[in-house]
This record gives sequence, structure tokens and C-alpha cells, in this order.
Amino acid sequence: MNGPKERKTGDPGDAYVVASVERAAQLLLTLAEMPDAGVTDLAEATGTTKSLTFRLLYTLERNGFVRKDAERRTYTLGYRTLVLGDQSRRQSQLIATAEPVLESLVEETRENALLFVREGTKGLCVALRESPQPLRIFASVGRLVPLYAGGATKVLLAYAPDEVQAEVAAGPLERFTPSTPSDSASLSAALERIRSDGYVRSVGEIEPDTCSIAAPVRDQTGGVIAALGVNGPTARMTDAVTDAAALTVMSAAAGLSRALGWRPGPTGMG
Amino acid sequence: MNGPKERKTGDPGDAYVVASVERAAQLLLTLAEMPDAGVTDLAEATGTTKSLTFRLLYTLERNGFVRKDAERRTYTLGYRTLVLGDQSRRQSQLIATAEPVLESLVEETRENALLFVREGTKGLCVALRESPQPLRIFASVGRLVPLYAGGATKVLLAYAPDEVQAEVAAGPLERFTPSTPSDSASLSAALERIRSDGYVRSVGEIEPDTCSIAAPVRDQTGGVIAALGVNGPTARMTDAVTDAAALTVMSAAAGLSRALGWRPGPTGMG
DNA sequence: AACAGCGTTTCAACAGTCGAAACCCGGAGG
DNA sequence: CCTCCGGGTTTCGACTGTTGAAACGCTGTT
Repeated sequence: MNGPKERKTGDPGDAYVVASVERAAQLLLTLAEMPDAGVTDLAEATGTTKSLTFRLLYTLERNGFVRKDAERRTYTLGYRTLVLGDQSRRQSQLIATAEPVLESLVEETRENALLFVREGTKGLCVALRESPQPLRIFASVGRLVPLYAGGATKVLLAYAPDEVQAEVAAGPLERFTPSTPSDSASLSAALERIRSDGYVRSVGEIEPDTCSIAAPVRDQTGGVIAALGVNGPTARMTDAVTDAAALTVMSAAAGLSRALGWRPGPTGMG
Repeated sequence: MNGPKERKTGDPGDAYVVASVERAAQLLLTLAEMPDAGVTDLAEATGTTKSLTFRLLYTLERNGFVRKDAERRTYTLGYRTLVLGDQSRRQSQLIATAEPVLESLVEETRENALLFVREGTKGLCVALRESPQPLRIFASVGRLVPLYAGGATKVLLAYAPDEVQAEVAAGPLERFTPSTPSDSASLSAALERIRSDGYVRSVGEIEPDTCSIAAPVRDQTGGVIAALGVNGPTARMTDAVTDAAALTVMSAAAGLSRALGWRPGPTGMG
């Protein structure tokens, strides 16, 4: 299909990748989004051949990363992925520390509480606690969102390295709703605003009728390593509510940062 | 280490395995047990070369399955593994259904509650809820235990296909404690006992001074797909306590089975 | 009875992978 | 200040494991 052979040119990126492993990784992620898919479907979804998909699945099954269904026609994630996830959660100071914070955020705001980290030019939801209310926004760990839209994601962008900000600003800004930021000038103003306010309120930038409030999470180096936020339907998120939520979220984010070893700097900003 | 090259002989097992993917899988599992390890350590631990390990890590990092530490000298599981684990948990009816059962088991018994599935000739802990008491057995999702020793594991063995039972009985029975079953005759008697009692009590077979009670979990086909159990220090697990716990565990296992679609057969056993 | 669609198997050619060894770099020791 | 040491990174070419295509058999459908 593609031929990324430019080893010596600008991006030495894939000089060391083991293609089969990368394909297997993609296959796993695809399978996570298409439970109970068959070989053919997965082959199509990942853009490879049936044979390869079959062999990758075979290999992954052997290692417990994938499970064949009883009637042997469909595949699902295997129990070993649970193990990885669990160990990962235990080992990650960020996630382990954030979990109780998410819980108390939900208690206080009664809305979904989420934690995002940056992965390249996307934000990845790595932890989440759902609102107890029946009307709530569907969210899931693993959700990938472009950095230029949404609350937590824009926070991540606001504090991301310049290269990343440039890359995002340069790239096309796909529009999900009429409110999605679509020009880099207003985006960069929004980012500046986030840095001075210390939080963000984003309304309907990804999905209409949803609103999110988010604030940065820092580690001992002072760098922003995650964004903590809540989201809910605009119907409930009146100005008064979001103003209160902003304080709650900021204080939760500061608490989390402190638990991660961050100490407020002398000038409050770098 | 080994050289499984017998493609055409008895076991056509690894005819389809993609070696690099298998190695990557092993690497991930190794990393789960050796957080913050470096390239050299991991290479040694997985029995491969530095170059290969480096490239696998590079590839996995690219896909978010591993993360390099700030100073770029150590590796950890990445956030994408969280995603897989989370999706896997949501998608697995067994795990999703078992979680509340584990919770109520802990409430009732005040001991660790665990769920095991069989993976080859080992039992794998796939879900767990810890005892609220300070003195408790250390347990973790991902723990692999041979089927011939321990509570939940022996339950799995008791209902495993004949080939598996034969393989385990044939293989060497490594002794972890003086109580570890060590001859296949008494093991097979113990399994028979489990099948007629519908539960098992295992004392100190893996670790001294620990005791576990477990019972089988069935799905709609009537097959045993998991074992549910509790474990705790023998100091607390007196006969009276374990007798009560046996009933609690059996009823929890039956409830879980029912939730999974199992219906008690006319004769109660097949 | 023929078909369609799926997962599985085979095969040979070739691209990709891999081990070995050189390389770089930071820190410890002389 | 230089050397050494032990990590991680990079290079290289031979070889082998990997791959796409196409055939196969099975199951459920028309």
C-alpha cells in the first residue's frame, strides 16, 4: 500500500520498527474497537490480507492476548490484556493517584470525570469515572481526540512543546461541530487564555450539546503531564454551574499535581 | 533457549506463529513484571539480544504500548495497555459480571476474592478484590499458578478437558510447600472429590499458612469457564469459618453462573 | 444441489528481520 | 584531564522468517 522507505531523509522514524509487531499492535487496537470480529473483517479493517491477520491472531491467541470464541468464528481481546492493563495501572503513579481524585470529582460535580494524556497530536483518555446521572455523555478509556478541540485536549495543547503546537496549528483542523476551532489564530488565542486562566471551558467543540471543564496536571518537574476534567450535557452546565465546576476541577487538578510531587513555583508560572 | 522447529512432526503448533510478534508479546509480559527496566535487563530477561529488544521496544513505544522514562533510560508499560485492559474488561461478559460478585464476596467473607480462568496448564488470575483486613494474602491480576496446586486452580483442573488433566498429571509436579500435591494418584482423587462436592478447600498448597475456598463458574453451555474463590491466612480460616465460606462461595459461583446464562441441568451433573 | 462466504492451509519468493559488532555518550575512577 | 566502563543506539549484510496469492474445506444459505 504505502512505501515509507525514506530512511535517510528527514524522519528517521521507522528505521527501527519491526513491521509485524506494529501490525500486531494495530490489530489489537482494532480488535479493542471491534469485539467479536472475524478474520476477514479484521483484515479489512487493518488493511492487510486475510492470511496475515489470521497468523497474527494465531500468534496473539497463543500468548493470551486474544481469545477465540467458542464456535471459533470470532475473536476478542484475551485475558492477558487485562493483566497488562492492571499492571500498568498499578505501576503508573499518575493513574493510581488520579483514580481517587476522579471519584471525588464525580461526587462533587455529579458529571463524568476524565483524565487525558497527550499522545503525539492527539489526546488519549486514560482514566474515567462516570456520572451517576442517567443523562450523561458516553465516554470510554482509549478515546482519542485531536488536541485542537475539546476541553482537556486543549489544555494539553496549551502546555505542549512548541513543535507539537506548531504541528497541530499547521495541520488541517477538521470540523466536528460548528463550534470546533477552525483557524489557528483563534486557537492560539484560546491556548493563551488557558495558560493565564489555569483552566478551560469548552462547549460543544466535539459533540454538540456537551460541555467540558478541564485543568492541567503537573508532576515534580513542573511540566504538564495530563489534563483533568469533567464533562456533561450543556442542559445542566449553566454558567453558574460551570463557574463552580471550574474551581472544583482546578483544585482537584492542583491536589493531584501536589500528590505527584509538584510544588507551586515562586512566581506561579514559568 | 529452546528450538521448536518441529513443523511437520506431531505438534503443528507453531506453524503459523509470527516470531517477532510472539517475542514482542513476551517482552510486554516481562515488562509488566519488571517495571522501569532498561534495554539490557529486558534483553537478558527475555533471552534475546539487545538490538532486538531495542527494536521491539521502539516499535511498541511508537504504538503507545510502552513508555520511555523521562531520562530515557528505562521503559514502562504505556497507556495503550490501559486502553486494552479497559476495553477487554468491558467486553468480557465474565469479568464484567464477576466484578460485583467479587465485591459482595469480600463484604461477606472479609477475605480476598479472586477469579481464575485456565490458560493451558496454568490458572490465570483475571479479577480480584482485596480483603479490607490489614493481614491479607498478596494477590494480583496476572498471577499464573500451575493447575495442580491451590484452590481455584484445582477446580479448573477438575473440570478441564481430559487432555489437560492428563498433561498435568504426566508433567512433573513441582513442590512449593510440603502440602503441594505431588503424586498424580492423590491429585486425581482430589479432583474427583471436587466434582462431587462442588467446591474445594485448599490449605497451604502454594504458600504456607494460606487457605483458599473455590467453586466452579459455568456458562450457558454448562462448561466450567472459571473458578471463583476466596483466600486468606489459615490463622483466620478455622473449620467453622471455611465451612461457612464454602457455602458463600458456592452460592456466589452459582449466582455468577446463572448470570452468565447457565441453567441447572435436570440431573445436576453431566 | 449449487452456491457463497468464511476460516484455514499451502507455497515459493522476497523483503524484512536479526545477531554481531561498532559506536556514542555520560559517569566513575585514575 | 584522560581512560575506562556500561548503558543505549546504530550499522551492516546474510539469511530466514514472513508474506500475498491462491487453493481448500467447511457451514449455512439460496
